[in-house]
Amino acid sequence: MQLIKDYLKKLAPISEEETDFFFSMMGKKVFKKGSLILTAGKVENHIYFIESGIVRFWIDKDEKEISSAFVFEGSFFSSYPSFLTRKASIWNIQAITPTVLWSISYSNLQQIYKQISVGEKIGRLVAEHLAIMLFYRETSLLRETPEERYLMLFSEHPRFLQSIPLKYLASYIGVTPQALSRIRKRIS
Amino acid sequence: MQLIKDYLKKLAPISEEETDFFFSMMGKKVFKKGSLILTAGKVENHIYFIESGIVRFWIDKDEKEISSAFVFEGSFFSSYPSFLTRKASIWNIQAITPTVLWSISYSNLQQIYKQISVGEKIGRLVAEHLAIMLFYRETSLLRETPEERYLMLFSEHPRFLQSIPLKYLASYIGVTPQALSRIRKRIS
DNA sequence: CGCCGAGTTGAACTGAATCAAGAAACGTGG
DNA sequence: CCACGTTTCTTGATTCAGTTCAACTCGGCG
Repeated sequence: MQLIKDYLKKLAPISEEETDFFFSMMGKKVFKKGSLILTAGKVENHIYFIESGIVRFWIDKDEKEISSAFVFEGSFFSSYPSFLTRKASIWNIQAITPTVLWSISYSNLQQIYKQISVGEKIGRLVAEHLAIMLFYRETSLLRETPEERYLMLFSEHPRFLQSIPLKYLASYIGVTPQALSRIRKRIS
Repeated sequence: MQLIKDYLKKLAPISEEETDFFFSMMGKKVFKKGSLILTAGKVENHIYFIESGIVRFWIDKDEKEISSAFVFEGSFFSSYPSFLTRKASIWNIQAITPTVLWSISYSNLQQIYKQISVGEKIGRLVAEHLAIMLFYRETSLLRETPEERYLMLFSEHPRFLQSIPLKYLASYIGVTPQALSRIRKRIS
């Protein structure tokens, strides 16, 4: 819980009571390695905060899976478009390590927006932060080659490379596992 | 101004006085075809609403330009990451037709957040909407081929194809102008 | 009328996809 | 704790879409 407290405090000044109310709206969930948190086709009804573990987003393409994001402890995540629009998610979400999450349901989040004065602001800041990350992701996909993206990950998020299997990383940077294996060889 | 009013009302209930205050924080700006709205390296100090015209975002790659977005009348835009973080923009922004904008400065937006009770909510909804669009953009870049992206534009945003030169569209879908020319030929 | 940028077309090249097979790592049950 | 089987990773050969460099056409505008 301390992680969440720190996260919120970084975003906006928030009182003890408000924090308590926030926590009262959350529930703990534990997932085994490999288990599904959300299946594509279902409506996302939660926003999650990762206490520990790693979460993978992916989307189907023909017979294959394309990983679109990995999220680590200390961050919020959700199948955001589904959560916000209340429509079926096109993304699947999975715990790729043993994972502990704190969830907030859609209706509880609306409660938070109503009851806590800085609620809306926190929501805004989280959405803004997400949008910024997605802008950079788009730029990376448009401007860099797969090899450059791999090197970027290598230098900026070495954690990714250690803790995520190559087969998932490959589609994240936009190539097949075979191609990523060759890129790795080329580099070393 | 009616366009903006409609836009705001769609997002959240907003009173006449609040709308008036909102408008008092905005200033009108007119740009000629081809003129720059923001140069990469500068800090974005405004959010803009397009009354009329088309705006292009692009980013440099080596000697070339990569177009990352086109925005039409009736929408807000900004070099968002720069605007929010107060750091230099990596995107350039340009009017590709004669364009009329309504701008809100960073400090005026903070005023709006302070003074209008639904201000934060509107800010949140705009950011959420943007994030959703960027999620789909990422998915398109990861999952579709350039040809599929072109066909999508063709069916979903025919406006793009009519009003935007091929040389800009090409980098938006992720290929060279030559390749896009061949894709077009292949299709017809 | 001539120029210039946008778009088209051609030819050679290249990085990644695909198909296929072998090597290494992993976890699962005995 | 080892042995087996499955999954992941690697490597090879072929194919293909897109890049690059280059030349040519078209249309608008001074």
